[in-house]
Formats: sequence, C-alpha cells, structure tokens
Amino acid sequence: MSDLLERLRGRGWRMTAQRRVVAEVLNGDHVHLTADEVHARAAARLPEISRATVYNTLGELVSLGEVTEVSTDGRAKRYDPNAHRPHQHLVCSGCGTIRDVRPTGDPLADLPTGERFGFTVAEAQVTYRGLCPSCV
Amino acid sequence: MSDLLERLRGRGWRMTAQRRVVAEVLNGDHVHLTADEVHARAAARLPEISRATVYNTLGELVSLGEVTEVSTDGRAKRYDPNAHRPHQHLVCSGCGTIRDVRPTGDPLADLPTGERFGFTVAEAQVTYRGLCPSCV
DNA sequence: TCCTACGATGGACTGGATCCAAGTCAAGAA
DNA sequence: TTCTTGACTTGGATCCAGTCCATCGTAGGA
Repeated sequence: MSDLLERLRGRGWRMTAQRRVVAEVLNGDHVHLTADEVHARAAARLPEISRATVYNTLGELVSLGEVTEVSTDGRAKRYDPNAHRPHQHLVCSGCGTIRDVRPTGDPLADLPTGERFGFTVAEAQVTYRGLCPSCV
Repeated sequence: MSDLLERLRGRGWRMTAQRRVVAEVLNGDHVHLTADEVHARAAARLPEISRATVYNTLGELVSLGEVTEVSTDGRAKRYDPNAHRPHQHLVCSGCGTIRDVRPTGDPLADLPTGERFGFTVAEAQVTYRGLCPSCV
C-alpha cells in the first residue's frame, strides 16, 4: 500500500528513512505484528533503527488513524494496518494466529438501552476465539 | 458470595488465610480489580500477604473457572468474579470504569462460515466503548 | 547552501507480571 | 494430640513491554 506513504506525505508528515521502512513493514491483509516484530523487520532493511523510533512511529500512525492497536492476549500490543475497513478479529487460542473477519449485523444494536447505564456508546469490539485448522 | 469458598473447598482446594482473603476481596457485581488492587485490599486484612501469592491465587481461580481475566486497555489485567454468568463489558473511554452488560442475541451467530477460515469458533468477547455519565 | 525545528538514538527507567529457593503450614495419619 | 509431608507462601531477582530523556542528526524551507 504505497498510497499510505502518499497519504502521510499529504498530511505534512516529515518523511524519514525510518518512518518509511516502518510504514512499508505494515503492509498487507491479516498483518498483526508486535512492536518488536515491526522493529525486527524494519531493522532488516535499516539496521540502526531504534526501538524508541519504532514505538514513536507506531504511536503516530495510530493517532493518525492509519493503524489500529489490537491487544488480544494481554501480552504485547499488535498493530493492524487494516484501519480503513471496519473489521473484527478471530484469534486462535492455540497458536495465537489472528485473522481479520467481517461479521454480519451491528453488535451495537444488541445492547439495549437498559444495559447502557447512561453511557454514550460509540463502538463495539468483538474478539472471536477458537482453534485454527492447524491446532485442531 | 461465601459459597465461592464452599465451592473451592468442595473441589479440594487447600484453604489458607491468604486464599480466603483473596476470594473475599473478589466479591460482588461489577467488580473488576487489578492484581495490585486485589493485593492492596487483601493486605488491608492480612498485611504480610505477598504479591506473588495474589498472582498465584488469581491464576488458580481463573483456571478453576471461578474468575475471568479482562484486559480492556492493554495495561494491567483485571479480574472479574462474575464468571458463572455470561456477560460482556462496557468500558468508559474517559475514566476506565467497567460495567458488566448482557447484550441480546448471540454474537457467534453473526460470524458466517465463510468468515471463519476453518477455525472452530468457541466464543465471542464483546467490548463496548463509550463515555459514562460522569465523563459526559 | 545554510538553518533550525523536528525526528532519531540508545541507555536508563517504569509497571506489570513471573520465577525461584527457602521457609511455613494445612490437614490427613497415627 | 502430635507428627509428617507435600502443598502453599514469601520476597527478592528477573523478565518483558513500553516510556522517558538528553543528545545528536537531518529534512526541507529560506
């Protein structure tokens, strides 16, 4: 998705070699890398890149709305570049594999007013859990 | 919920002062304490209790199915004693308050076979996010 | 080409959680 | 009741993910 780089440039994002490799690593469907994995892959192309820079860049991509944070297991957060298309996640309880999925219906509609406790409810995140084909 | 203690004893759980206070602290509806909060409240009754014991005990309660882990924010996990009654969570994006909620319908039914990628899907966790009345 | 404000660096630091060796004790046996 | 033993507890070390900060480097406008 090289137009991610275009979009960022169009927003006045100062372009550096580090930011470019981070944006390039986060590319494709069903990509859910941890910050450390992003750092490892970025460092394969640009060995001097520091972890702090990766964290900074990921944080900015998140606040720009280009990437979303996913934490399915209470361990390291994962970064999902598929932010322009609403979706939920299907997680394998065995190996941790994550797939993007698009359920039918609107989960927000399933929360009756009486169960909202006066909250202004804005979104619903759904995590489906099960076993992938490899984990039986 | 003193029958939690009864259930545990009935399962052959060795009863100690530490385990008792941890189980007593985790009592009531809409209780979602972090391990540190559990430790602080337990220590108010039993000052010598160590953090390791709190973690051990919480871990056992989870694997016994008496308590569930909730991680809504990527920070510390929270422990929810309301495990015997299926429910979802409504989280305030402002202050972090968590309420147990019971949506209508079955979220699992909204995931078509074509979106399951061969997984055997076992459960769906839904996290509703919004603002509570105090956070406008 | 030069300037400078913004970005990158890496090492220290934090918070949450786990590990481990040594000490303690609940509960069954006698 | 006392003994015994394996399970439980302790606290300090350690780990891991993430953040902070002082300093250095550089993208991009003048």
